[in-house]
Amino acid sequence: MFDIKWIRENAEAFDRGLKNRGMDPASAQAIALDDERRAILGKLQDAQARRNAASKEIGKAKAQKDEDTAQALMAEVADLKGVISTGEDDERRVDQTIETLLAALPNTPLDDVPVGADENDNALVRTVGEPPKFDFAPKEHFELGEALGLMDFETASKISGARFVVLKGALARLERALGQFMLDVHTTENGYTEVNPPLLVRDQAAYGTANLPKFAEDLFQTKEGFWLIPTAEISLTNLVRESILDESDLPKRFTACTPCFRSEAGSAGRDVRGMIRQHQFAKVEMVSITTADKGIAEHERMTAAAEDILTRLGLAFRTMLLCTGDMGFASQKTYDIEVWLPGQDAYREISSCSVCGEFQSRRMSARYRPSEGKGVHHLTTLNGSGLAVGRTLIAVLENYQQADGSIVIPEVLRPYMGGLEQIEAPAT
RNA sequence: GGAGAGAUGGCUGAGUGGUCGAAAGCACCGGAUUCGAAAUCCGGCGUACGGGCAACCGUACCGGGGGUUCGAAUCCCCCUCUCUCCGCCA
Repeated sequence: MFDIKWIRENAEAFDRGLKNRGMDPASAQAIALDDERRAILGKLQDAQARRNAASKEIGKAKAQKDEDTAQALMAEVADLKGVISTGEDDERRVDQTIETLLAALPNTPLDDVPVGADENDNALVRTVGEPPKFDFAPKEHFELGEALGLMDFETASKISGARFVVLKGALARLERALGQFMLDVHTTENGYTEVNPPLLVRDQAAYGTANLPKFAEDLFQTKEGFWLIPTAEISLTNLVRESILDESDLPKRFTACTPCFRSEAGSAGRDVRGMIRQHQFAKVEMVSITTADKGIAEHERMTAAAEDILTRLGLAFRTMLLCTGDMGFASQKTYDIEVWLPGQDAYREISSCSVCGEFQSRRMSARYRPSEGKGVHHLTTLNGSGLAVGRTLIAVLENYQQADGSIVIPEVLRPYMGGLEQIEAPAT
C-alpha cells in the first residue's frame, strides 16, 4: 500500500516503478483523487468549525434566556447540516476510491533491481557448489520415491485428487528431519524465534501481506471465510499488525515450519508430475521486522541464512536477483535461490527472499517509535523461505541418489533420522 | 449450538447529553534532588488529515456504519470483533 503523500512527492519514481513492472502510470489519477479529497475536506471542515462555534453560542444564548438568538443560530446550524452530511459522504466515497486504487498497485522496485519482463531477465548473483557427477543417468525424484515404495501419488489422488502426495516411512521422516534441521539452524544460529502460528487466517491478515484483494484465486478458503495460508509469511508478518513497537525491540525475527496451501489456479499443465508443485507442502519461513535503514542489510542476512541451509546439505545452488517483471506484488527486491536438480538437469526455485519496505506494514498498521526523535514510523518487513521443505526433499533425493536407487542421507540430517545413513535400495 | 458481558489514548482504566481529546495510574521524556543511582518532587507526553516558512491554527477520531439532538464517548438501531458461562468435540 502506498502513502498518497509519497506519491505526490515522488510521482515520477512511482510511475517509473509501475512502468518497470509493465503497468500504466497511476500518479496523475491518484493525485487528482487526492486533490478532490482535499477540496472536499476543506469545505467540510469549514462547515464543521462553524457548526461547532454556533452550537457553543446556542448554549450560551439559552443560558441567558436569549431565545431569539438561539433560534437564529439553530436555523443556521440546520442549514449547515446538509453541507456537512454531503461532505462526509463525499469524503468517504473518495477515500474508498483512493484506497481501492492504491490497494491494487504493486510495490516500487528498488533502483538496483534489473528491469525486465520475465524470468529470462533475472540476474545471476552467484553460483555456489558443484552439481554432482553421475556415472549413470540420474532419475527424477518421483521415479526414485515411487521405486522405493515410499512416495505414492496414486493413493493421494484417491483421497484428495491431483497435486497431492503420500509419503511414508523413511521419506516421511526425511521431510520431518529437514524441517527440524532448518528450524534448529535458524533458531540457534540466526536469531529467529520459533513460532507455531495459525494456518487459517482472516481477510484482514491476508490483506495485510497483500495476498488480498488481488490474489484471492490463488488461495483456498473455508466456508466460514477463513483463508488457508499459502505461506507462513501471512501469519508471521501479521504478528506485529496494529501495534507500535519500540525501536530497541527491533529487529524481530520469526520462523515457523508450516504446511502451505495453494490453489495453483492458472498453473494447469505446469509441473504436473511429482512433488514440485502441490496444493499442500511444508515450508520453513523466515520473517524479519525492522526499520527502513536496516532493510537491505537484513535482506542480505536472510538470504545468506537460506543459502547456508543448502550449503550444509551439500546441495549446489545459484542465487538470482529477480527482475521487475518477475517480482512479487509486495516486494521491493527479491532474491530467488535455485537448487540444482540432477533429475531435471536444471536449477529450480527453492527459496524466495523479499524485502517489502513499508508496503505491508502500512496495510497492517504496524509501526515503531524511534529511539531518537519523535513520532511513529512504519516498520519494514521481510520474508523468505528457509527453505521450501518439499522441494528440499526432492533435491536431497535427486542429488544423493545412487545407481541402485538408494539414497544417501546427508550428514547433517542423520541425527534427525535416528542415525540412518541411507535409505535402502528398493527390492528388485 | 444456547445464554450473557464488553470494545475509551503505548498499557490499565474512569467517564450516561455541552465546560471531554477525554480523570487517574503505569510506561516514556525533560528538570529538581544525589558523588552517582534508587526513591521522591515538578513539568511534559495521542493519532490522522488540512492550512502555515514557522510558532501555531483548524477538523476528525472513545471498534465500524446509520439515527435522535442546536450539540453524542455518553441515548437508539445495525454490523464487526473480543471475552465469560453452559453444551458438544480434539
